[in-house]
Amino acid sequence: MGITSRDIAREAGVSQSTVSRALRGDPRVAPDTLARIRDVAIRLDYSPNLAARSLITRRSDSVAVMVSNIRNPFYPQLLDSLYAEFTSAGFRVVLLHDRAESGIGPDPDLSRGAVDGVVFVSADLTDRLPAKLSDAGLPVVLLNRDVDDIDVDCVTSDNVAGAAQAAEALVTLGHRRIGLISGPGQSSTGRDRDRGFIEGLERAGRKLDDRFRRVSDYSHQDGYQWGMDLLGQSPRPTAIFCANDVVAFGVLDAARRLGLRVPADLSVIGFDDIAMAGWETFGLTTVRQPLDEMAKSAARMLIEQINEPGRNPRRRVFPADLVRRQTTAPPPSV
Amino acid sequence: MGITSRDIAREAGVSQSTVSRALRGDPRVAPDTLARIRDVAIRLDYSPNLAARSLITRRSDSVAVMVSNIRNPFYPQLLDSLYAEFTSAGFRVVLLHDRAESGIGPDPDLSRGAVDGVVFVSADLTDRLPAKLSDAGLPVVLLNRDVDDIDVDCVTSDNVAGAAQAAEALVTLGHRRIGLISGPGQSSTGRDRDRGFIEGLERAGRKLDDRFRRVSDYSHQDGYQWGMDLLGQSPRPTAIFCANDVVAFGVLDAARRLGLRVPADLSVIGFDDIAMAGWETFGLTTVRQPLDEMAKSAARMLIEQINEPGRNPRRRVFPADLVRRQTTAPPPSV
DNA sequence: CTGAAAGCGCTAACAA
DNA sequence: TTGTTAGCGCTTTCAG
Repeated sequence: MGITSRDIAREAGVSQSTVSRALRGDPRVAPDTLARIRDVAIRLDYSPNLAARSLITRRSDSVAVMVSNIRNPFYPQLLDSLYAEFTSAGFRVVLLHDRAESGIGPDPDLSRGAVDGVVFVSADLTDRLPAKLSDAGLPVVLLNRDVDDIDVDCVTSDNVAGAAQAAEALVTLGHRRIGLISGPGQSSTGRDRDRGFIEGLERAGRKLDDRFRRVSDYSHQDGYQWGMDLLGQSPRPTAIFCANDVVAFGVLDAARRLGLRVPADLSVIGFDDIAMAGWETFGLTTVRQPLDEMAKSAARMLIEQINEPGRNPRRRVFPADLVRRQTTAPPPSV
Repeated sequence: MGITSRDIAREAGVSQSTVSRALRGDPRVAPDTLARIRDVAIRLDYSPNLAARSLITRRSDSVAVMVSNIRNPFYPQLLDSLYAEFTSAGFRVVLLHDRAESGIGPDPDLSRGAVDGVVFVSADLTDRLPAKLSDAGLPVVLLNRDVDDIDVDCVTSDNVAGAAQAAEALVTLGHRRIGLISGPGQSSTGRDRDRGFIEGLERAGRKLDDRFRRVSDYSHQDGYQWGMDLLGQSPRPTAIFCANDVVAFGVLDAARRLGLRVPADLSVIGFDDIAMAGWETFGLTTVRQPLDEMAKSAARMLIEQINEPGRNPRRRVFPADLVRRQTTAPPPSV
């Protein structure tokens, strides 16, 4: 199987190394030699064996993107932007789910030159893998998460400020029984959004009632379940802040299930502003993260690390702002 | 950078090839030799260089999954199932968008041993790439698409029968002004669902009115746009069949925008039954494809092709059945 | 500007 | 059961 550079060399009447040079665009190849080699290469449908190349260059020209659950609509959007950026820089993208991490020892997919770098989009703060890989010299970027105690590149938005805006908006509308469905405690976004929301509430002279507080795993199912739970209480909250949009969709579903009107009976705010949040059916008021920019920024950071090993870790924080749509209103007058 | 099998060999006092054998689980390595080697390997955090291995084995242990637009919620679900199946069989998954195909010549990511096989989940019938790759000896599987004139493995559902069920259901409910928003004409699913729907209508003694017919690219935006268009006519259709769920969501959005109640004023049926279709907010009546099974089947087919080159192409068709939810009802009595 | 030669780290005959 | 040897196909000095 397979045409090699040797075949091209023989056919073009040059040495194998000249073929290699020519096809890599080395400037010191004579124009007509180049032309001849290129012709033969095209005619024989040749392209270089990547394993052989990467064995010698110590580059795989591919990067890994680690997500926790691709079915969660939050990730595909990020993944798409990452993909676009990496592809246009000549990198292949390998998909990784972090369930795989459960094993001991380094992930085989990440070790020994399988990829030139990794973007982590998963959320677990307790996860030591990024630090381990980074220490081992592999370029690593954390996207949408932040970890204080390790020195790697991070791209986030201002989760604390964004969540605080949500709190203020709710208080300003007149809500007093306000619910909170947090993200996982091991995630930096979950933690920061919690803090921001509670601080925002307190700044407005309100305190969060513990009976109105639940913790989700960022899934639609958890949003639905805790939404049903919260809204089944009496008195029930008149507003719920959800640590991400998908959970907010779950709460919206619960409200609909219970026959509550949004926003007349219940206000809901999400976080992220994924594309679906803007769909007419949801019209979700949410805190917008500039996801595409964040992804592009993360990709570029990784590429820079790859091309310039030993850079100092950088941290990039984007603004996060409330966008008002149709799921927020003053509380019912009762 | 990097510990090699040589280092392990020296440390363990054996030859390099014994290390290779031991770590690959070759049975003819003495138990204590094996133990010693394994100890050293773990201590030195060794794992084999994949490029070197694949240079010689002619295997990359990775497969590509080609999708057209990962932001479309249809794909992540399939991708997740494919991923699970491939990963548990020891394959890495490389993500590919078919925008990249635009270039001339074989996709560099697919050529020369970069991957051991490809699953195409994109939909374009006019695309010659699968045939070209397959002819070149690369294992290829088509998922959710079918092409008559090329000989590769296909996994689909019975799109014709499924769409016919949708037509019959609508007619049985009493609808007479029925709209159709098709998928792209170059996609096999678009073509088959069209045919099935029209045949189903005819079998029930109805004919599709061309004024109620639009063609989408399977996106939410097209669904919204054509939904607005169709529903802006007078008289307007009382039911719309959409060639996939995402388009149906767009139509639902359009209906809501126009103040129409679903299903009282308008019935909507989708196709696929992606997870979101079952969310309370949508409650979409749709034709269910067993997506997870289809994906697993496709992955297994590809793996079999990889392990057993030169198999005869197979074609696997799953049933597709209507699932009734909240978006269908008899037409308004006016 | 081009060719010869070395060798990346591994697997896989082939011997012993 | 283990070691020796020969490459896989490429990139990269080093000569010329």
